[in-house]
Amino acid sequence: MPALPRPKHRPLRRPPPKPYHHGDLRRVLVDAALQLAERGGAAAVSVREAARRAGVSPGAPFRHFESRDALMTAVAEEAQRRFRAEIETALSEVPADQPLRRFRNFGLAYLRWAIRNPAYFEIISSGRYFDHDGAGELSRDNAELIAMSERMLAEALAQGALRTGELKPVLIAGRALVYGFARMNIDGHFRRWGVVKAETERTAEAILDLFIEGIAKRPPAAAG
Amino acid sequence: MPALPRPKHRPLRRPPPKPYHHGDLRRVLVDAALQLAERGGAAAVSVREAARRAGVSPGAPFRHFESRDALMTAVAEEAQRRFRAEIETALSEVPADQPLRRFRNFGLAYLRWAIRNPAYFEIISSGRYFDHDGAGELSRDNAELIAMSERMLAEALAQGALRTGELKPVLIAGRALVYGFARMNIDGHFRRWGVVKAETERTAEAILDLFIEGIAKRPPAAAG
DNA sequence: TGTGAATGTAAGCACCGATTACACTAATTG
DNA sequence: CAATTAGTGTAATCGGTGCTTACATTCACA
Repeated sequence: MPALPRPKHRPLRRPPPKPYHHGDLRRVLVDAALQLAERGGAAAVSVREAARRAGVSPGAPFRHFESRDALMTAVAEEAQRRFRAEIETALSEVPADQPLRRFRNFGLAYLRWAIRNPAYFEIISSGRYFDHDGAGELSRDNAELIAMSERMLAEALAQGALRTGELKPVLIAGRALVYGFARMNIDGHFRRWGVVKAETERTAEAILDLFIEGIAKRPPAAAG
Repeated sequence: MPALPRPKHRPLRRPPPKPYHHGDLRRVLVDAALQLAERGGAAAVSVREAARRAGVSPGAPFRHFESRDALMTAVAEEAQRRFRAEIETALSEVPADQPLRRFRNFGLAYLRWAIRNPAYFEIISSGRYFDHDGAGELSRDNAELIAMSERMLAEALAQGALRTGELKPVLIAGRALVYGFARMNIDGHFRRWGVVKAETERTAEAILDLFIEGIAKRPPAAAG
């Protein structure tokens, strides 16, 4: 049965149930947007629904985000922050003089994060929210991560650990491999033969190792 | 493209400026949807705009497609048809007893087609239009293409041309690599350092060769 | 204490997907 | 050759969306 309409008189000396000012609307909207993305993909995020969940009028979000894209950009920034933190934690576990092992940890952290945070990853990777006004930081941060991976492989090459002289194809192939796997996971290419997350992560590790074995110099034992 | 000024199927004396029946609305709608996708990505496709371009009322398309997704599925089917034709042409150029060369041609045709038909590829790959009612054929066709690539690599393995015993990681890595590159192209990861299509295709070829070299058995000269 | 900036609401715009009732045409059939 | 019927278009309408404008309320600070 429907709840009886409450008396309109404000409760005496009690904090009004709905203060005019929300207090932390921006934060709540970003969180709501993420929740919506987790449920139905980035395309299912709507400003109005986020406002609804925040218990606020449909126009209110536009005080904090000039457009839906701006909201999504904020989500992407939050995602990028967490992503980068995860990557740096993973890299801190390997000494700097082992570039190939660092590269492996980098890739593994990338894949794991993408698998465990598909909504975040979708929003980051779609690339739609990098070209807007406030997204300069996002692009720069992303470029830094790429540059880090480039440095690792350059060092590995300098140490003679790679079997190729040309670095550029290796870099792009590495990015494509890892990005492709993460996106296949998001785009439902694995749903068909129902994969659990743990198994997906093991597969991710396997293809990463395959790639590294492919670009690394073979153990000299075989070379006589 | 040459605009269709008027439908030709009413060869009566004076074709009225707007015959009540369009004649080939379904086809025109699919074409319009593709055009829209080419302009602003798959998300920019709207049934109403397609109807507008077909010179027809907003409700008309729903006589041919029960939903927007159904329209997109039709586009995906058309895309899949063309994609598969291209692949099979490419495969017909290599004899069946050279599985690794066939695999290379497969990958190359895949990448080239994805680069030259980004809108089609986005719609196919998004995976959103595979689970609907009429999409059984689409899924099946796609599964067949995957099975083909699997057979090629299995043959290569049987011939002793691969350096790994485990096929599954190689298969997934190959798919991820190629899919990842194609999607990076679509998602704008290459736009930043402005790449021409021809250059993109050369890069695609390079990473494909890198991958094949990585999984293939090294020439025994080095192992002696 | 007063005043402007910040941040909410209310109302309304255009566009969208989708449905329904109705109009017109083409094809089948008696 | 009519007459019916199935197919395909229009018109009007609904609820949802992004976004804007005008107005209301509250906060922060001079």
